Amino acid sequence: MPSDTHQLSRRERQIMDIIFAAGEATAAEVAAALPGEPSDSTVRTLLRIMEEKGHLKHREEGPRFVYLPIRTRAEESKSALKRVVKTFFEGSFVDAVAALVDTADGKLPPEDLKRIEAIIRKAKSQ
Amino acid sequence: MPSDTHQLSRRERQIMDIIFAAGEATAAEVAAALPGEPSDSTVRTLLRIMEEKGHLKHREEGPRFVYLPIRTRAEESKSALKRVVKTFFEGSFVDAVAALVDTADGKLPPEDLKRIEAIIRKAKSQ
DNA sequence: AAAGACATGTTAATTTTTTAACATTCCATC
DNA sequence: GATGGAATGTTAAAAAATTAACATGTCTTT
Repeated sequence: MPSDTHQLSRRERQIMDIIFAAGEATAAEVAAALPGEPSDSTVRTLLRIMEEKGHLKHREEGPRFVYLPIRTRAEESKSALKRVVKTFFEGSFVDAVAALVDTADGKLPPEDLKRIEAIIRKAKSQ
Repeated sequence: MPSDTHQLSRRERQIMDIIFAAGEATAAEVAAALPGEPSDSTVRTLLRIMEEKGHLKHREEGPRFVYLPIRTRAEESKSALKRVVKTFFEGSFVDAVAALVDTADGKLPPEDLKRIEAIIRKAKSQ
């Protein structure tokens, strides 16, 4: 558990979520997405601190910074899923999948269900 | 998004995770599970505050308090999964399931795979 | 019923997080 | 190249989270 999201402060977590969901984001975009309407200045300070801490990096795009996560979305999603499985499903992947399907609430297109079946078949053959 | 886990402070989140994973827990158990070895006193203070805030409740078991979540595991797991799907998979349940299977890393027993197939079949028939 | 072990309740200090004012720098355009 | 707009950097105050000492209460056992 190297750099678990659970070490982050509340704001930091919110910001990481926004940036992961968007892929990358400017300070203004992050500020717009955060609850409580913090000022731009506030958000930029947070972003700079988070960069220092090694959670984010940025590239310059014209006059502004575009922030992106250090860890990849794939890595992060994996550890997020692991946490959910461990915390809420007693480590049972199956139960987690069932809940996931249930969450979709009958709104999973047949196409998607087929894809899941294919994924399972592939897993079986290993 | 009524009472999302992302409103919690870091310690509060860690504590909620511990209690959800265990179902319920005493102050001593929570203290033992928390990183950084906080004192019992510290943990009990946090638990009391979290109860005031409406995250936890407790029952008395002989001489000690046993804390449990206000929201059910089912509710909480659902919203946790939703967050993961939204944040890391652009809302795609299928991709999340695929990642989940992938996370298990070939260690899903055939039995489990069958159960997942059954879940999918059931979803299809709706 | 006294003593010890083990809880909880109260309170306050410390640390961290969160906030934003203010200064500065960088572009684009006139 | 001067001006205005929009970005970043610096700094410090305010709020919140975190910590734990100390006091108090309650069983259990002698």
